[in-house]
Amino acid sequence: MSKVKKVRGFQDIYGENAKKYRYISDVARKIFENYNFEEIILPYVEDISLFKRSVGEATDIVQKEMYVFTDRGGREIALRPEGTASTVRAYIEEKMYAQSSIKKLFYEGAMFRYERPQAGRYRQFHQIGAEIFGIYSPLADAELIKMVLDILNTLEIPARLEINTLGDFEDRKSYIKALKEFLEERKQHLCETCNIRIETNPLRVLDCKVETCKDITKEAPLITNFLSDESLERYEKIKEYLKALNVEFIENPRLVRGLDYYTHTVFEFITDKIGAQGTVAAGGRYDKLVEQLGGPPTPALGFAAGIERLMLLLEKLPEDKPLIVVIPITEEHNIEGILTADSLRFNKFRTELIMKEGSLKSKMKLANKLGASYVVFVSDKYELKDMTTGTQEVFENREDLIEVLKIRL
RNA sequence: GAGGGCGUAGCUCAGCUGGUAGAGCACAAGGUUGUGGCCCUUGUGGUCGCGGGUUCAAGUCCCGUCGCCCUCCCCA
Repeated sequence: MSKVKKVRGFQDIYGENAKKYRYISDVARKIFENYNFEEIILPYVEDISLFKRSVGEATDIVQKEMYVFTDRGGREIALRPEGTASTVRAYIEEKMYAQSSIKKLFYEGAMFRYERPQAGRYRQFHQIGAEIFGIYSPLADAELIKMVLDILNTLEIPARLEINTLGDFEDRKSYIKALKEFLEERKQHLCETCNIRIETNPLRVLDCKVETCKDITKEAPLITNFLSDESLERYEKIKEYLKALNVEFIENPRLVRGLDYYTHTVFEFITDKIGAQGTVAAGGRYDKLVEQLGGPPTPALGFAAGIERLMLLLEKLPEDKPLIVVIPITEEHNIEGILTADSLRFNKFRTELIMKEGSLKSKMKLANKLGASYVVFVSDKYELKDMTTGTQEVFENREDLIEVLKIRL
């Protein structure tokens, strides 16, 4: 019988990796709470039209990366490829705009994209993300970016911040028009995909990695020249706030992001340490999306970070709580052993009771293997052995043993 | 969607020009009577990814197939 294996692009996260995952998640949560965000737990499936209307019909995500299926009721369902669309949908559907003028939400969980897996890329991957609804002020942009930076800093993961602005919808429209014209004229020198992009997603050409395309787009018109005074001012303010917060950033006028819904600010935190998948967290503003999906006009912005990519970069993990291993010397001391383990746990010590058969030596080997800080030998007395020094002390009753451990640990 | 690498013990791998498998680590037991980490001894463990072909004989050659990893595209 052949072994059952996990599906391509999916992974079991266990052991050290599970610790990293949990740690990243915990750090992010604490920081979200500091910034007064509330959690939203979203469904993993949505009506497929949600992503077509938000992420964009022409994007790679929608065109070739979505897990789509028809359920038994004949509905067209998609496993969510990202979190913003669902959050916006929930914001509208649950009428959160009626609760207060602003709403700050965070989420965590699996996303699904059908791509060729490689380092830092999986078909099921996990993101933490946050969205702010109802604030147009550039303060929100600066605060969101600072929040992401707080997370990265706490995790001690260095990444450079790149920012850009795409202007509002009008700015963007006229810029795209000019850009299209520029690209049309140089069509024959652009790569194949960029030729398609001219129609589907002209901004993306700016981000192309092909050398000849890069050379051409060096000359391309810049968004900056198409920004309204207001958009420009917004952008300047954000930079001012970031500077005040001591946040270092690089302006990258080519940074456009792949999703359709962005307006004004876009940003990415990038590292060079994990190859091509260097973007570790990214986000931006999407002031028209809520309206587009049927809600009231609501300015909004958000970001998402890839947990797996953060895991690749995470070097430090907080130390585990010290482990106490309880060894009943012989079978006659099993009851005393389990009671000892029980009261140690009651006192919040991380405790392992050795239950295997065999020589005391083999049990000690196991205790050592498990990483015991202390071993308690249970017989007609209690012997506490410090595993780093090898010293041992004797106690007549459990209470004394526990009192001493409370002081030590 | 395009390209490259790899599949031999639980893990990391060795196995030259074909002669039916090996190391290190890990695991188990032991090195005296109730005590780990180092060292020593012994032991468990392999359909050599799968299927077919060539051959007296294939882990080793040929074909196919599956799987994994990586790069590009794109994205977190």
